[in-house]
Amino acid sequence: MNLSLTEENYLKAIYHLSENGDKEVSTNSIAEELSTKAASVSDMIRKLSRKKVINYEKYRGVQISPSGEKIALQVIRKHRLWEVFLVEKLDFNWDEVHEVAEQLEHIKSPTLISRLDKFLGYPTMDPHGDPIPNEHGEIKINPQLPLVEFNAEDQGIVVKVPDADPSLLRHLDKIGMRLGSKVKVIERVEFDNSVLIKIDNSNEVYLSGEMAKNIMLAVK
Amino acid sequence: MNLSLTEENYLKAIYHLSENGDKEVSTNSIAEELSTKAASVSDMIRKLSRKKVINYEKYRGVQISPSGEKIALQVIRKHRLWEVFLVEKLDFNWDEVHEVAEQLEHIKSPTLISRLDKFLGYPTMDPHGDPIPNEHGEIKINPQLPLVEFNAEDQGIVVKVPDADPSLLRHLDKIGMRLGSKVKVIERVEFDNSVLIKIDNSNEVYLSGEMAKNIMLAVK
DNA sequence: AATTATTTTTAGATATATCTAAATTTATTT
DNA sequence: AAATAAATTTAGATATATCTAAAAATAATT
Repeated sequence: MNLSLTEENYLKAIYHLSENGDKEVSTNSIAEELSTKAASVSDMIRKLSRKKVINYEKYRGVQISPSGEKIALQVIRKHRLWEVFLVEKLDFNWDEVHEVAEQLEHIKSPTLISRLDKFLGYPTMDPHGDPIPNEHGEIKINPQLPLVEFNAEDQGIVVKVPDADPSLLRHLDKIGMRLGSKVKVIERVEFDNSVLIKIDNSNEVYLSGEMAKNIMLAVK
Repeated sequence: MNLSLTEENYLKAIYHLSENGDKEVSTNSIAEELSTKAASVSDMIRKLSRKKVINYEKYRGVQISPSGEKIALQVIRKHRLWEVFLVEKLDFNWDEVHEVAEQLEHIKSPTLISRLDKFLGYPTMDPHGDPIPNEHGEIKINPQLPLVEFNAEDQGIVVKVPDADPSLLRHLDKIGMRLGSKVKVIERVEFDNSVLIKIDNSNEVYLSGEMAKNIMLAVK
């Protein structure tokens, strides 16, 4: 099935909206997600329904179909693999990749993505800690743990930091840790639960147990 | 100036057509280059003319403008950098890259290309031997001669093969000829302009005049 | 120079994706 | 249950990019 860029974006939006919460997705919520108007959504979902990638009854909302979900997952797979590429190979920051990946995810090539996947070492997680679907569209959700529970040699990607505490955020910024940073534990200090970590394969820093308690990381 | 994918492709076509031969480009030649109809070209060149990226007088053909040339060269730069990436990093064969690069060249990002350039080590030539324009759109051209014009004993290095013809590229790959290959003419057959050549000091192969016409070599 | 052929342009259609405004259906209040 | 509010759909327009067929301009030939 060859969908247009726009159709792919609608499917992706519908997939994301049905992911968290109900399976039935409303016209308005799609419109909001895509920054467009409900009338445009009405037109498009009629079209997607004809193509059998969603199930749709007038005034009754939309549900993604198995074939639609498969397509959505492939687009998401491409998006996240490109994000890994941009961060790992081209030194993009975590917060700069989204817009570019939004474009790259629509590149159509039977071989490009499998080779990119191989080139990147078959990553299972994107720079935001989100799981990367495999070529069959299967997702393995990566568990999230606070840094304080890590042992030596464990590594993960920073996915969550309490945003209510400026002094913590300032410190993390100073030591070069941000969302998306790859963190590897070098050493655990039993006495006070502090940890020696390596951030993004470069600088080594000590963090107190109190800080380590507040930093969530996604692990494989 | 933000041009659509289609507008960029028109500019690129006009640039390529004015590159080899006259500066004035005809409506029909553009239509042929883009596998579209003259009527569509007429519409589009009026639009490009309004945007000042080409100079155009009704019934008098088209000339690319300085700002248009700048845009075309940036698209070409992106195309060729992506080709280098596909071949060098993702192990694509040089006959597989064109179609994908045609898509990748339209990705819009202020930083993506400069970082890709750096990642690739600032290459000056794509996998077909075509020069890669620098960020200012400057090109350094290599002196080139088609194989068909070689005489016995002449030798050179393969620097360019048309990247739009997979069947030719596949054949050359099969006989072990690639960019950088050293080619020496053993014998010229006057009858049909075919040549017996020695590739990289090892295998001897006959090539038709038609093929020899399309293979450019650098000579000392 | 007049005729014919070729090239180019215009006129009018089609398909995609979008919008506003109006109509319709469903949901919520009173 | 009727009235009101909210959500959704339809009708009709607009913009892009394309096409065929016809008209107009230019080029080539007699």
